[in-house]
Amino acid sequence: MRIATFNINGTAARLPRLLEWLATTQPDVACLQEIKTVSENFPVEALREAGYHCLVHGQKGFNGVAILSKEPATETQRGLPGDDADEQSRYLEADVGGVRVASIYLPNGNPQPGPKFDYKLAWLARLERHAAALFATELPVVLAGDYNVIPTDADVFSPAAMADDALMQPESRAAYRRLLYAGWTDAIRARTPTGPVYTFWDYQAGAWARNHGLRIDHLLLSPRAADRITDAGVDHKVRGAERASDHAPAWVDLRAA
DNA sequence: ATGCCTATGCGACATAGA
Repeated sequence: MRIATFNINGTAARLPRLLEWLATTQPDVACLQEIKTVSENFPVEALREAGYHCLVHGQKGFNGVAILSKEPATETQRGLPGDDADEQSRYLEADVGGVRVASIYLPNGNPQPGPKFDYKLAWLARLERHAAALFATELPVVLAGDYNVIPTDADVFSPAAMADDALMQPESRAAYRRLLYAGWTDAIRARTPTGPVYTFWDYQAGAWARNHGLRIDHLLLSPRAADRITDAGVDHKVRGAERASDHAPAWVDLRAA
């Protein structure tokens, strides 16, 4: 069973690339971020023809997450608990194939310091609380998405160039690290413990051509899911296509339960 | 020091991204 996460950076602009990637790699579940459209305008018909069911938590213009799946999925949570005033569409969760899967689009947090960074840290705190509740269920759980956190200096082309960025502030990293300490497994690092495994390359300054990348898209697995990892990786080639997203898909393969 | 690109929207620039 392959579970993937892909920040597509706009549905209207990216649908051809999304369909190509699905046809080529055939993930069983695809968690999408930055769909940048209201749910009503999400191309469920084109995706149905491609073999996928859709759960969509959209928003006009920005943000927005979705879960595509070959088998029908049962929604378990829409929006991250912990702040009823939070209107941003950044969290969607469902049961599919016996696994609890979340599609996460964590706030970027720039510029920092400031209100956007405060929102990011508050969102991370809410995620920690919700993750703890999921962990306690002892279900196989995969928290997949764009975390907008560079976990360590090994996950960025130049720590110095990004030193003041919200993605690698100590507070952002500490929150991510607490998830690992709590027992969640970073699937990419479980398979590739050292060296760069980037998932994002900026559109600017020739970042892709220079391999100036970041690792910010992650799959965090509960013990019951982590026990089943057979492989994990990044579909780098997707980033090199015409009119590509600035993110590449990341994925984990789980053996049958 | 700044912007480099890209996507979206009641578009003709502003905002957001990371």
